Amino acid sequence: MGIQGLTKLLGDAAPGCMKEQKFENYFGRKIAVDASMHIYAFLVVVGRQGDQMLTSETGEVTSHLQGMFFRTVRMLEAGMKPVFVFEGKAPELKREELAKRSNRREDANTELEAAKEAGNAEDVEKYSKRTVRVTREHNEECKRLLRLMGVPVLEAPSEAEAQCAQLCKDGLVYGISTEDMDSLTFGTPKLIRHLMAPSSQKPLAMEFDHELVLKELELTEDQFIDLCILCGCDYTAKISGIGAVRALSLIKKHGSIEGVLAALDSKKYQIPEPFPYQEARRLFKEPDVVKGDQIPQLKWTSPDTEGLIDFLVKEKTFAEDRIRKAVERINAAKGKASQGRLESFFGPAKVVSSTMGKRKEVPVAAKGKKGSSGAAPKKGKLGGMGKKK
DNA sequence: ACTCTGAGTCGAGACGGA
DNA sequence: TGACTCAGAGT
DNA sequence: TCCGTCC
Repeated sequence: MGIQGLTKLLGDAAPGCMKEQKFENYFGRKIAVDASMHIYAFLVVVGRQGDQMLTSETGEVTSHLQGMFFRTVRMLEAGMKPVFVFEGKAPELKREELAKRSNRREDANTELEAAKEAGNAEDVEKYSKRTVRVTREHNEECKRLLRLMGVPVLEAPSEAEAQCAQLCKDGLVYGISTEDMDSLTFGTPKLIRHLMAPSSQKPLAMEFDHELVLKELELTEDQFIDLCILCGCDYTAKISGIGAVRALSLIKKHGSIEGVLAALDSKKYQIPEPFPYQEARRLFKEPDVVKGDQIPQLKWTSPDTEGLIDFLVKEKTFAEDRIRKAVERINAAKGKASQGRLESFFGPAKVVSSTMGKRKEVPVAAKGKKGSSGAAPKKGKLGGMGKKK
């Protein structure tokens, strides 16, 4: 669920923390990705006709592999270095939320049966999407696929978004690509939305900068976490009648959830019972993650062509020439990527180095005030090099 | 006037040939 | 499952 | 760019 209303709040109250970015600007950059979210989306949408999905000869679903394979190829081709982070065990506080989702799936299942019975194709489509669940097998198959592609895979002890944020804090990735705003609550220095939207479509990638979020909202990090909890997060119920706007002004006025609760008119606003906001705060502030030198080294290697053929073609009945062509694209991109890094090394100082340690990667272009947008700044261009081969 | 809610809707991938 | 809209009610 | 297909 993320943080309710946070995107809109930031757009209104902290527009300077968001910056549009072109797809090409991620050339050469390391990007952390929550794998489970992607797998889920692929299962919902890839190759779906009614309640049918893509399957191998033996009837096993392959939608997640189709989606994951070609998306990863796209990322590599764009010169990105993705690291996929897999979800671990959910924290206790999230169990209730997860149970709700599970119940909703149950309901969708019965609706689905009814729709099939009635022969209502539209409803079959609708409800079958809601029954989608990412299984251990989906996850394992995607890990196997990614390893064959030469892309690093990381197992999070708990929340994937928290682990992604930690990678970014440790300087191991430039940013994290997600649609889930609670990564910001976990403190990722940089969050990238709509990274995968094709350039033909309108929405450019949008970067959120954590430091600027705090600066523009004039909050400390602790206060920002409290704000997110009040807005509504996965870990606690929210106070009915308090949305993002009121939450912000309350936190500003009273400094913390404790202060807000002490000052709230309990006749107007009902505090949920229980309201484990302290535990939620702890989960955001000190989530269960692997950090620092405990993190295994992230390595991007050449794809294992024959391994991919064995897996995707022999086991999962993918078309061999499609796979081979895609692998070639990856290899071509690898060549360009190393050349690109070299050029950026000698090139104009504008170009960002993605090595760890340094922060403050992007020169925050002109403090854009109100809405604006008016085309991305587009500074030093990279990737314009020609020839090669 | 502003804010929040709840019900409704929609669309969510990527490729490649026409 | 979110994001966006629109109604309506509360502050 | 649209639209059928990927498995």
